[in-house]
Amino acid sequence: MDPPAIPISVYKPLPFNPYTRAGLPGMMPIPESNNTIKTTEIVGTQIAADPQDNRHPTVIELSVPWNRQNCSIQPGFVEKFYQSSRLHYLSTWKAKLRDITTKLQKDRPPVATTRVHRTIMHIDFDCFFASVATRGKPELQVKPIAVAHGTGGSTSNSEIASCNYLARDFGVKNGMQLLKARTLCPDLVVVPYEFQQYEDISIEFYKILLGHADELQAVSVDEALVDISSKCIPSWGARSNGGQLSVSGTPDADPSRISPAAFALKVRQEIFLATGCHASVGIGPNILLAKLSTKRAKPHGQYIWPSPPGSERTLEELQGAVPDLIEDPEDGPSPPDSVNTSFSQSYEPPPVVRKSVSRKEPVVKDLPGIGYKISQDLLERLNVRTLHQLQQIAREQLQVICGMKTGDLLYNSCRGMDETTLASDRDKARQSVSAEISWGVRFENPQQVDVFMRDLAQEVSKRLKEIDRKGKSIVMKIMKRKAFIQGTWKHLGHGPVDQFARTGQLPLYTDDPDLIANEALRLLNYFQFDVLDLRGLGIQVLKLNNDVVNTVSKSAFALPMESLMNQTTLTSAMFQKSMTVINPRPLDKNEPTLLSATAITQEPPPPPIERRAEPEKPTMEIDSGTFKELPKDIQDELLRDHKLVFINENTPEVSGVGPGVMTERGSTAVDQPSEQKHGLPSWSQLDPRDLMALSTPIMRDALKEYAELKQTDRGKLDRSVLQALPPEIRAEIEQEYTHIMESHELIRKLAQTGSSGSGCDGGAVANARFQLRAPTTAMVLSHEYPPPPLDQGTSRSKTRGRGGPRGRPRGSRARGRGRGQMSDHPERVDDTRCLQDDAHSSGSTTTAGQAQPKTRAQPKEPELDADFLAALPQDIRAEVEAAHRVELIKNRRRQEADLAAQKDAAAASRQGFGGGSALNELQGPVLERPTLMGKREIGDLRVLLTQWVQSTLVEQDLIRKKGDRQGQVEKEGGRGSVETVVLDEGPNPDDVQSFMDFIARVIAMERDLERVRLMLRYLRRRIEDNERQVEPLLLPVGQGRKPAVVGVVMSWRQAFEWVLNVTRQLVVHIYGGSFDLD
DNA sequence: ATCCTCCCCTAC
DNA sequence: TAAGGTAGGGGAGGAT
Ligand SMILES: Nc1ccn([C@H]2C[C@H](O)[C@@H](COP(=O)(O)OP(=O)(O)OP(=O)(O)O)O2)c(=O)n1
Ligand SMILES: [Mg+2]
Repeated sequence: MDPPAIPISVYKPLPFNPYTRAGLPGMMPIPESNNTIKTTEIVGTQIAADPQDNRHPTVIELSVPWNRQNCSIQPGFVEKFYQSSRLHYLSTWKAKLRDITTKLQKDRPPVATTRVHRTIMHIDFDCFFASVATRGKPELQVKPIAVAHGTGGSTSNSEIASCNYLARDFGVKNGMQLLKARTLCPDLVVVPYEFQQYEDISIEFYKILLGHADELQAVSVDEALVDISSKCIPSWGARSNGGQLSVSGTPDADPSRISPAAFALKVRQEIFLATGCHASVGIGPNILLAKLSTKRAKPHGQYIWPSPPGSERTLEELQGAVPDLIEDPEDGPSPPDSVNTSFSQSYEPPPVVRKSVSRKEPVVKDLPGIGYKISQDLLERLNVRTLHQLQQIAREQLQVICGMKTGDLLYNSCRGMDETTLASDRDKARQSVSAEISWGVRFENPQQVDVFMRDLAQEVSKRLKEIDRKGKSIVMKIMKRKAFIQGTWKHLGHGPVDQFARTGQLPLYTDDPDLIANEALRLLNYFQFDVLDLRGLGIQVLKLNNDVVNTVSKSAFALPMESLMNQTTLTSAMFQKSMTVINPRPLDKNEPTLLSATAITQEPPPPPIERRAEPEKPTMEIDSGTFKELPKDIQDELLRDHKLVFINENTPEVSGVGPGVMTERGSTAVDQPSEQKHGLPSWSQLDPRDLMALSTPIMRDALKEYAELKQTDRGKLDRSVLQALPPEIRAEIEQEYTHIMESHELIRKLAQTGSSGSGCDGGAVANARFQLRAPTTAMVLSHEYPPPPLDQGTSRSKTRGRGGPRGRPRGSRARGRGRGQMSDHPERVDDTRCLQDDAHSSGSTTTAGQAQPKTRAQPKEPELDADFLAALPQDIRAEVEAAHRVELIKNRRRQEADLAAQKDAAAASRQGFGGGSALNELQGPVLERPTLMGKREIGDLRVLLTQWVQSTLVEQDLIRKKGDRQGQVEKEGGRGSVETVVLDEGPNPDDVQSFMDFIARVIAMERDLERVRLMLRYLRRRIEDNERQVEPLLLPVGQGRKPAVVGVVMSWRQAFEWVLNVTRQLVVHIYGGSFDLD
């Protein structure tokens, strides 16, 4: 498909930049609008503000040398980026810590399972990066500081990773951009990252925690959840006090149990001594309350949740604010276990912690798992902002608005209830591995994209190898610049984008960078985006193999964590390099110390919140399922005007009562005919390629018709519509739709002229920017039959008594047109084919390049080896040649390849060749399922292979020369003892060829390399079986002098090598990746 | 009902 | 100058 036509209008000067709409009247710059909405923090460079400058914004950006230097077109960009990305480090550390702590705990039976009453500690460094920066620097500790890139000039607008609490008092926040922060806090001191330090300190942190844990869950580099049930005196026993219930209570109780407060203090102290950084601790009866406690403890403190989940006291705690004026009185109500203040004397806080100690009224967003979106939904639709308000809402109502689970989460969380266990993610293996970059992504041409994607694939491959796993499925993630939206955003950032993703299957479990890159490029190419519009690219690998080598459980009895710690397993396993010793600066004696009581103790119960009676609304009972079906605006209207009571009309239809009012089937049945009324096939039956074949205006109309059909409530396109669309069309629709939403008629018209608003640079140039598509595959069917697999003319077929399995595998060639016809070759045996010969060096010339070391795929100009080609069945050979001809092997569209393969296969089977290939009878686009002797079940194939290999063993009477152990054995006629020995005649080359045909089809059509690997491995084992049965000294020298003795034309080992090598080459040509058996 | 696939959302 | 990554929970819609 051609790139979108260039609109006529490009040939006239436009009064505005068609890419950005700069110069159009009445256009407000639209601020950054991606997922993490921080619109208030957008400060940045104006892009393409000059209405005279009609160049594409990317072209403008790349005309600045510094940008060229630092963006994705620069070699080595990927590596450089990852070295500097804090978020990347955060993710990496988290994954590693999870791995390690999971492994460390796997062998160990849980200290106590299914405990009813738990004690959970949440611990988190205060302003971690910032703390590390000020560690041992008292002069910095009294200033507001922030950790960010670009510490040099005052013009820097990088993001703040972490700022200390002094800075926070100015309103500065983590994640805020520097320019904004400086307006809030002009004296902000910006300090650089120290990634290595964060790592080292984290190790110390975890070592200490593991020494105190019944169970530990790594949350992040500076944060962990620790089950300390056995270490602490139970504090929230609902109705039981600890002593009574030893069964449901806490087994394995450490006799030295202490109060949670004392425990927290001890841990904090240890951590400070080891790291020089302060961590805050929250302790509660579940994860939720522990986390909420930490929030209250910060900075530099601890908080023990005072009451059980769901209790009246907890509900009040969750509502309460602490006004600024109320300094915590010493004699305020203490938590159940009051703080052991004697500990605190030896634990000295930094000179200044922060200025204020107030606590704002807790809001919905404070709950873990509730972020911007849900919080916003609740505000808009239920007018709920605070936890207090949330507590008034019925569970069903929350579920209707936020979904079942999220509704439950909200309902339970605002009451302090949470049953989540720490152990739960113990046994969960990683599900996916990905690498994605959406900063600095700017391209001018497809070649640069290619290089970048290969780097990304390399990165993913590296990460897979690190955890010793392989994947079978990949997702290509793309961010594409939203057209026509001008605005300001961070330097070289992605700006406003649409996101796209497409899934593809890898042909086998793999971590091969070439396979991954090729598939990813194919998926990317499918979108046909202008490379100038690319803003982010990512590769995710999933469906990871599960044969993870589980750590063997070492001993029957449990090793305590403490002793595991002594092995420094954590250190070495987590970070390859040896740990640098941390020397926390001892506190100066004369440093001011300030042990604020507020930091450690808590906290008066908040004044009872006044519950205003809501103005009376009419009550309405409504089934929650019904409510959910209503359009959003109707829902909101009901919510606004009525007091809704949700009921569950279970639609039980116990006795198959009459037609339900609104059964599911009913609604489907309504959908279906309504589509047929329009004379349109259903979406699921629609082939995107058919759509693409339509001329553009017709296509557009058809799509609109579909879109309107499936449009649900106002303002929202049905997801299934979009999902069913070919991506490039989808992009177009989404974009156009955006404009409809914006109600800008002019823009709308413009949008209809091209899919990405491109076309200003002139057609020829623009063309080069689109990734090329493979030409429609017209496969050449007229090819000579491939030459013999063995060297020219020396191989032969020979009918043998037991040669080949019953009904030996036979391709078309054996039936008359192939070499199999050549029955009268001289019976000559080539000694070089003996088993003991180095088949690699002297073997047949057909297998050129056999046993080469595994080579990287050559993406650019793969050589087409004539002999290799000759080994392939005709149709596959055609495919390989076609692919090579376009020199786009790495970018081939698999869809088309599949199509072509099927077409060819169909043609092939019609013509009566193809080694038993048969199209699956299933309808729709289905992959070719090749067969061997009519079999394709793996079990059947194994039987077949076994029979085949065993069938070439023959018994032979031989005379062994006495005393000649190593020498040759003469067959018959020699002097010495007569023995019956087993010989292996080796396979019939025709059969080998047939087998190769089959394998090639599995590779090229079924595209299942895992299957290939299984079969080849099985074959190899059978061959090894044979070798074990053959008289060890009897190497098949193949001196077939007598008619009775069969000359060995080709040994099994040679045949196998040959098949393997052809396979490898085929894989390189089709997938561009390597293939190994093991 | 329950699965799968394609998203969006959240957290650090 | 700047480095907006990444894994997993879960909802919506379709297939089974
Ligand atoms: N938007 C963010 C949030 C966090 N981080 C990094 C820097 C933080 O120091 C570290 C830990 O995150 P926290 O949420 O724990 O924040 P802090 O530790 O900085 O502050 P505190 O925990 O005291 O609130 O993660 C980041 O780079 N960008
Ligand atoms: Mg922290």
